[in-house]
Amino acid sequence: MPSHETAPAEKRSPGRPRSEETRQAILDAAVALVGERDYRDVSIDAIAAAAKVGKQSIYRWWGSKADLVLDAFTEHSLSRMPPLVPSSDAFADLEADLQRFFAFMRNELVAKGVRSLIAEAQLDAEFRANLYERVHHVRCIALRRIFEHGYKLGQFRTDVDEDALAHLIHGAFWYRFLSGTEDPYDDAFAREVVRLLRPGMETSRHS
Amino acid sequence: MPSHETAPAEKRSPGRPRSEETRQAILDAAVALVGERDYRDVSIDAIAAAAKVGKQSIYRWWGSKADLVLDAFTEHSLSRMPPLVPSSDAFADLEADLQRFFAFMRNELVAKGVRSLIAEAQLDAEFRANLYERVHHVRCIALRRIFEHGYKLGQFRTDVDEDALAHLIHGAFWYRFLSGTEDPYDDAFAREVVRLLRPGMETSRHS
Amino acid sequence: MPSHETAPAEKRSPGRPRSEETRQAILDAAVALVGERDYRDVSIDAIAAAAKVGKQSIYRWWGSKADLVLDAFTEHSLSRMPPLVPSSDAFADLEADLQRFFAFMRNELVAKGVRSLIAEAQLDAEFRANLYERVHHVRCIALRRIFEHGYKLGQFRTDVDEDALAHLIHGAFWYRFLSGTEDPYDDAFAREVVRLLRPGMETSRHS
Amino acid sequence: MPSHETAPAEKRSPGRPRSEETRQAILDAAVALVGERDYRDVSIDAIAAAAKVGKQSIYRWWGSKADLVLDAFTEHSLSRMPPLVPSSDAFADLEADLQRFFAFMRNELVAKGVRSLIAEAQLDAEFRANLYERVHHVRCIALRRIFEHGYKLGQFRTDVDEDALAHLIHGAFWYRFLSGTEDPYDDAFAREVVRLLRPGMETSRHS
DNA sequence: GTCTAATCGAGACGGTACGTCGGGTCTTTGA
DNA sequence: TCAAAGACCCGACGTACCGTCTCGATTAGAC
Repeated sequence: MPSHETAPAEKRSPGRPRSEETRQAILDAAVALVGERDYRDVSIDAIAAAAKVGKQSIYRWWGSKADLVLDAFTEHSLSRMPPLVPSSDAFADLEADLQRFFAFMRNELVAKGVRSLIAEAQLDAEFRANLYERVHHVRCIALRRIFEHGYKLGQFRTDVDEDALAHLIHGAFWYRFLSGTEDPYDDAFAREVVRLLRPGMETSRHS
Repeated sequence: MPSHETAPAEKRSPGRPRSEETRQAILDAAVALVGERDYRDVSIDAIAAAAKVGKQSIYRWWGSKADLVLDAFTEHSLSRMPPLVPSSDAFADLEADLQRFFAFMRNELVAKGVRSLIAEAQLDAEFRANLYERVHHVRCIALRRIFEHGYKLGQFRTDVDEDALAHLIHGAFWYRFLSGTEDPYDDAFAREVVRLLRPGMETSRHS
Repeated sequence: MPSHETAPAEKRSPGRPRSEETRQAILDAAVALVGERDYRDVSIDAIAAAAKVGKQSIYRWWGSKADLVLDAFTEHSLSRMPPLVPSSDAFADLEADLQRFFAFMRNELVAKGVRSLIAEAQLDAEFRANLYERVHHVRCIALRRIFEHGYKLGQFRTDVDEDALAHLIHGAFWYRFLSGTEDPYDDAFAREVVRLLRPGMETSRHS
Repeated sequence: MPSHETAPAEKRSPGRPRSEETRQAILDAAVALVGERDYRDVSIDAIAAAAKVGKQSIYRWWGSKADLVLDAFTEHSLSRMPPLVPSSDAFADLEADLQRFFAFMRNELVAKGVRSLIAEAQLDAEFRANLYERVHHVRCIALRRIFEHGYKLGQFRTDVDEDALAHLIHGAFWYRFLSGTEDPYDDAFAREVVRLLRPGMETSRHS
């Protein structure tokens, strides 16, 4: 249950309005606690206590700890990645975008939050769909924008399965992030991913 | 506390020996319960009850629910994928291997078990390492065997980053499996993945 | 905290005056809810909802659920017992008064309300005093009036401890009402009580 | 739900047996807490904490706070009143018995416990029946024994309604105890009660 | 006709306790 | 020593009420 939005018609419902202060305190406490201990050891009780808030004020607006943490990390960091400005080389753009994303995920707090969300998503199909919309889909759109740019520049072939390609690219990252391998998701890895995929993506040069 | 007997072979500790029946009953109950409800709703108590076993008989041999479920699914299915017999076309082998793996994971029970394990792994770094060894690493070895075969056949370039390539290939699957996207991990997807990567992998034909 | 009464000097305070409709709706809802479920399960929230009233409108005028229910039952029934008209036989009057009182308390709704108030009184000394004034004291006055009448008629000895006697008479009822015994508080019981006490109360006949 | 009794057949059920230490700690904590604060403010949580016991160990053996407190006070005090030894004057015995009972109930801790139980009984018909059996009925038996003695001595008339008489006698006490009146339940009151009832109870002297 | 003041319905708020569930340990009897 | 049974301590769960608080809206007398 994402936080309610007031109708665009600006109609105020009766009764005491929701406290923005309380909302922020809860989100902040959630991020802080996920940062300082295992996600599983972060209880709703603890979040409420840390935020100096009644438990009901959490349950009133979020359906589960996962929903809350998703909102918390979305506001805290996930929505903070600024869009890429395209250059004259779409392959360079792709590599740069991946490197920025990898760097972003190398932040320990962010990584911990995202891991928790992925875990939750595996245990709850509905939440998995929410998470896709809020996290994975956003990244897909970013890639797609680069693809479009590549088409315009004539660098990218137009007969590839865009979805498969996007999943291949992202999958490289998520595999390293989630599997437990010790291989890093760093700039070199981004470069390698692009290097491996480039021959399959680019328009033939001698035409 | 090993016994003080000198003979390294045939070491029998004193007391009643472990009951194989009990062990199997526990593993079977674990698989059955994970199949019929959410992993989170499978309690140790429930497993013990379903297996008609005391709780202590679980805690004596496994450190956590995750360890138990990992053992349970390893015996039940994960170790059941027979090895690929190589053909004269390494790319075809690669595609076939992926298709077999995808098909394997399309089994609902297996998928549910693996999802649970992945979830657990995100919340516990130690278990993540265990899971890597038992699941991901096994698949990497399979891929690597195909790579070797491709080198021998002269189909595969030898100057690629093998790890990056393997992670790219597997990542494609795991992304679709874990992210919540509705795009399937079917035969066509396996074909598309190979098609996209082939130009970056194969030795140039006119040399 | 009983409901505020405007000063007798007809001083009107400024601002919106108290709504009599609201007051009645609350009292009615209280009686209705106590009738249809256990007193403990009647929450202030529920009363407010049933009366279509804000919770504050209850807390503004009553200090607690007990105070409210006491007011509610006082208006609903407790103040509805008409006074006894004395006859020429004070013992007959006494018996009649008891029978009327017993009959009154045999009403299920009244019984439920009174039980709730007695319960509350045991847990709160202050409320116990209030309840004494509003319920028990009223009955004592009724008895005392009969005693006076008996003195005038020369039927009652004047050297008895009036308080002890009144408590003995009432106690008989309250014991049966409160203790959980299945013996009824009916007309026969009233007759029996008077029969047992009469020898100790009446003036000796041969003097 | 009163504490389970082991079957008379001395068959031991399997599993860890109930801990007598734990049982006592809970009962002691219950009495202590009821003594030191309002019954309503004694939470099950607090009892568990004071007894250094898990909440479940309370809920496993008692169905409600009331059941627990009833057991606690029964063991602590209610069953501690030694039986009266009859003398040659049944009226004196009656007075003495009442005085002992009144004195017993004048103990502040006992009074607080009993008040709580009476309150609970008013709100729960089932508990009311339990309480009758455990508290009121016991007292009735005591009175009845005195009555029997009085019959044998030829002091008591045999044509009175024993139940009505017993309820009248006890009612006198309970009225003063429960109603909130400030009149005490002391030795003088016991004497007065007997004095008032004696003429209605005793056999005529000149027959 | 504003202005002041108290009321009203509505409902969010910080709290406390509830009764249940599950985790992991301990203590029995019996094999 | 292992096993089944089940009681134990612990702590989190999600819910229900408590009594308080803030809203906009209403309703009077005072200015």
